[in-house]
Amino acid sequence: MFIKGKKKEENQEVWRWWEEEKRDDGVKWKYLEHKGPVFAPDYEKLPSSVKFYYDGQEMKLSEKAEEVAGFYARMLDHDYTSKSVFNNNFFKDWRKTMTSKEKETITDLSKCNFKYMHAYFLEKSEERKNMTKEEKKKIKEKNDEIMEEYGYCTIDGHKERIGNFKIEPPGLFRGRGEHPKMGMLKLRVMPEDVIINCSKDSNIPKPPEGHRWKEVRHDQSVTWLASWTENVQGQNKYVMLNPSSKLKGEKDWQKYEIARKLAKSIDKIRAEYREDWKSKEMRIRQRAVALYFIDKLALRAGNEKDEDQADTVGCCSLRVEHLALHEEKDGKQYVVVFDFLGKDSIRYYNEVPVEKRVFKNLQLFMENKSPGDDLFDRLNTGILNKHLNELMEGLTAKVFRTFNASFTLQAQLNELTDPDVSIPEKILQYNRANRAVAILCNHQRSVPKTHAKSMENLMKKIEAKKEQVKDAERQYKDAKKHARGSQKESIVAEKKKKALERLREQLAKLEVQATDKDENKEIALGTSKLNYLDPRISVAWCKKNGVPIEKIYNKTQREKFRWAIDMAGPDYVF
DNA sequence: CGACCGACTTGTTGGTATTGGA
DNA sequence: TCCAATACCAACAAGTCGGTCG
Repeated sequence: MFIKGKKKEENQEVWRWWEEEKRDDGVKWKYLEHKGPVFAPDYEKLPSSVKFYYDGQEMKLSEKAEEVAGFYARMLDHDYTSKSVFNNNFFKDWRKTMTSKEKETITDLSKCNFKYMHAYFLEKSEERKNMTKEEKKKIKEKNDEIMEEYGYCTIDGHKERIGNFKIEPPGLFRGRGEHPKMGMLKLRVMPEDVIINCSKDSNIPKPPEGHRWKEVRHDQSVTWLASWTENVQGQNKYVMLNPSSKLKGEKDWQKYEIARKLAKSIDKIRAEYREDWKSKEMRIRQRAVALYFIDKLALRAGNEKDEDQADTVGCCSLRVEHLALHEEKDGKQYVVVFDFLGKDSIRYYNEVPVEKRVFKNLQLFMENKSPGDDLFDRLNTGILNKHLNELMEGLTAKVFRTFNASFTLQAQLNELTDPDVSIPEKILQYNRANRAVAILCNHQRSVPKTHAKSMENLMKKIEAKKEQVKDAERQYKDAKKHARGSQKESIVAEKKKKALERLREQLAKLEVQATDKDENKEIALGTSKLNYLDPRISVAWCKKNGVPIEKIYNKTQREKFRWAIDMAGPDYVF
């Protein structure tokens, strides 16, 4: 894991850490130095012209109460403010910030008039939009300065980007789905809340003037530079390195190597869990069926969740109410219909024909149970992962998702890529392969609001282009007629021909674009590309097919996958 | 065990920068 | 050159998984 010998000069040599000797002793770094996190800007009081009314009466809020009211006012035209859970949580926490006098007066959220505050914030954001170029440039320069100062750290002799060096500002908690804590106040984080992690012999970051850190520690077994506990869920938040860093890149690489290892033993593992469907022991049958779902459907493991979080499930936490069994459905036998909310409360709906044995097992698991009971009552993620680790070192439930995603991409690329087509068409083929993975992983998105309209615009453009092509064809034909014998006219004809070709290319490109857009309207490709697809597959595909890597990965992604871009040749296979 | 928690990855959202066509 | 659509990226929520403790 560490560089052998002396430091290398950053500017003169690329840091090809994937060629360095590795060590795995639980120590994540030897030397770490940074400037500490950047805190949210202090609260700026509203101008006195921005009024707040309670029950028709103008009221001057204390600074604290005003700040929190502002968080709500900003969200006035958001769906959240129409939810009673959100409103109740907000109101309860808001009242905690009020003076005793305010508390006495303000007892009903519905009597609060935030409209003027809301209008003020809108106005502010409008102002920001209408700033002159110079003003915008100035702000950007300021941000760049902060970035330069606080956005990097030194780790084992190298300067690396930090991912999130800014502490989260205060605001209202926005949970996803039906989160019981939505609307609660996220408190302002102070230096006194923050733990710093760095080398003992480094320049220890200085807390802001007049403050001190909660703690400074020197723990080499973790990768974070700073941490604090967020008050709404009581969870730890961390300042960590950017994905382009060695630390993250190496971990990512490792992840894909484990997935490749699974590829080698997958046949054996599948044979084994199929055998386990017949086991005498209920817990083993449940484990085997759950594993089958994880493997075949790329379900997440499904840890148990607390009451005070949104009710979502994964494989191990599926309940009887989340699936329906059909001996026969739409001409298919033994169909299981899954319908549940997964991570981020995204709906998973799938009708899957399964082996008879699985079907019979499911009937058994569901016997004498209520809809709210666990499907796999003898199983949890701990048990499952322990078993998986016995099958293969490093194997856990999520490795199946990585493996199946990368495997599918490789297979789809092999199947879909036509070496004889243009680059835009090849990119379409790549996107189709990517899309197959996104569907497998259930990476959905809602159809963008502008989709229908922008599709319509595109079709219009295509029609117009078709006309132009026809026109150019006519012109070329004419020019060809006149061209006989005449040198000058031949040149004209040649030009017309070129123009026609260009137009045809443009048309083809538009048509490709239209297909791609429509096929993609309700599927998000980004998540799988970033987290599940071995980048070496894509890199190899680009190299083999003469597609520039920039067409597949943008700048950030290229930085994150630098290791793969360097490592993989055209013949790499997953 | 099982509850809890620390550390890290995976996921969506939404604001901002960039692009490309009128 | 302007404006809307799109691409990008930061922010931060929500998972996974291993370890510890009673």
